[in-house]
Amino acid sequence: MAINYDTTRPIYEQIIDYILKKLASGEFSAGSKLPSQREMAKVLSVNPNTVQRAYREMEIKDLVETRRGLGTFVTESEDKIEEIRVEMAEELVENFIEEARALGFTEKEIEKMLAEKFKEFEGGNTDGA
Amino acid sequence: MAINYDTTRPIYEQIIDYILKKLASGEFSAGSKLPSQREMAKVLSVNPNTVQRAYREMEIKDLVETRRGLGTFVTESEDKIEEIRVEMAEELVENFIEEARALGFTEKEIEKMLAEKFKEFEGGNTDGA
Amino acid sequence: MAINYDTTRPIYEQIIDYILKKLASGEFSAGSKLPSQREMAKVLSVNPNTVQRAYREMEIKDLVETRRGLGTFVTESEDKIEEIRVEMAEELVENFIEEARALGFTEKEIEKMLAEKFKEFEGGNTDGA
Amino acid sequence: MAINYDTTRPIYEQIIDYILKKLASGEFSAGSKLPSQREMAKVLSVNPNTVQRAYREMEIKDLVETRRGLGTFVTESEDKIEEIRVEMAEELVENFIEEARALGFTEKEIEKMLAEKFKEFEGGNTDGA
DNA sequence: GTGGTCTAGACCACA
DNA sequence: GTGGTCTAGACCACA
Repeated sequence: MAINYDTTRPIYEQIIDYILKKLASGEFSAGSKLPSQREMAKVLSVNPNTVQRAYREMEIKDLVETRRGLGTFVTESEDKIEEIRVEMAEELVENFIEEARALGFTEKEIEKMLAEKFKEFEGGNTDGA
Repeated sequence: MAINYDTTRPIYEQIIDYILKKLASGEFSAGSKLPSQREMAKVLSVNPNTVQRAYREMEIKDLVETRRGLGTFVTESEDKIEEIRVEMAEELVENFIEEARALGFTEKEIEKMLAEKFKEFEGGNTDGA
Repeated sequence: MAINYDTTRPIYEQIIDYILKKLASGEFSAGSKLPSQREMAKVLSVNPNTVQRAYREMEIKDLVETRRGLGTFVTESEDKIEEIRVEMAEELVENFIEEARALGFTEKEIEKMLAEKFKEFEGGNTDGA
Repeated sequence: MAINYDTTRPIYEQIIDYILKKLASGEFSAGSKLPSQREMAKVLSVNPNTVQRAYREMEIKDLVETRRGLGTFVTESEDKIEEIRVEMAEELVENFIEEARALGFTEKEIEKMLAEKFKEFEGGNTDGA
């Protein structure tokens, strides 16, 4: 479950992204406890100090709260989490459009490709009517 | 103009991706000459042997043709290039859908976000009517 | 057990020929393990990278299969091996005819020489009835 | 027209083979003048001394005769040349049988392959009746 | 131990 | 100058 680190961005930023994804997807829910810094460091094969830096940055933005002796907890604010989720979605969509355009596709074509891919997935859908 | 290498995939594969993007986008057009192995190596700050490996793999797949003493050239086949472009688009769309779903968005929401983002871009469009 | 390299063809191609002969003759049988790259390099007194190149070219042609950490194995396909054997035989016969003709021999004479040589061998045969 | 030298045999021996082939094939006919040592050295890209050694060895076997100031000449004896031709043919046939057997073919199969190949060649024959 | 990747650098063949 | 081959040797991933 290691991060595929790239060499152009600080690792602690990549760790933040990694955690934000889990917040946005609901894997880490509001108010729940994050893995300890040491545990996270072990899982990601990085130095605990690097994890601490990531946790601290997130605390500054009120995304998590650390309670000495207890651990680090996801914010109780559902709004805050929803905010992150929307931000990440925006970024995702922007990147997608940018890359699709770089490949020379028009808006129409992009929408068409997306619709087709959805249909494909529906065919092989495993989760419901 | 360096590649932002990640550490989980061979550099020569990342170089191939880098070049395929340029093929698909038309930056490297059918029949045109690629930068020489040495030049590409300098630009990307990698060893010429690593570039050669990338070029050779692409040659095996008939994407480029090397002519000793002359250089390495993009295939003349527009079809081959279109094929790459479509493949890359498919992969792009699949990844996008996968990540959007990981963030908990439904098909409807994804399409809506996309449509909104397009509108935004149209407002700031620099090449439109 | 060194290869008698000639200077006009890449060593890795000569290594491939060397191995193909052993495949065709059954010395390396279907599914069996080839000597490791390092061992083969030592035996042939070449660099391991050169052996690897030979092995990789053979893998691309589905003649061998490499399993990381385990070694390189001859294809399981008897058909594939038979195919090689036939190809090599064809080439052998063609070269023989070509050289015999270069010496000014006719088809009749060639066949006669062959028949005589077989008789000779039969006389000194060690495994015959 | 360079020789594809291998590294396991003296170059002068390889030059002798090269010349014997031309004798046997009639390209160098009985009594005719061989290229001068200097010319041969230039053609083969070797040192003239190496050519001289080859010529000398052939002279010892009465295959050629050197006449000071005139050059080196092929023996006048047709018998001698025929003898070489037969020797080379024997060696050729023996090598062929040996290699075919190494590929696992029986006498019957070898003769069959040869016959088939002759038929093939007849089809595409350019000098036939 | 096995194969995989990469660097550094030499020398060659072709133009 | 361009690609092709090869050596030497490092370090990694998998078993």
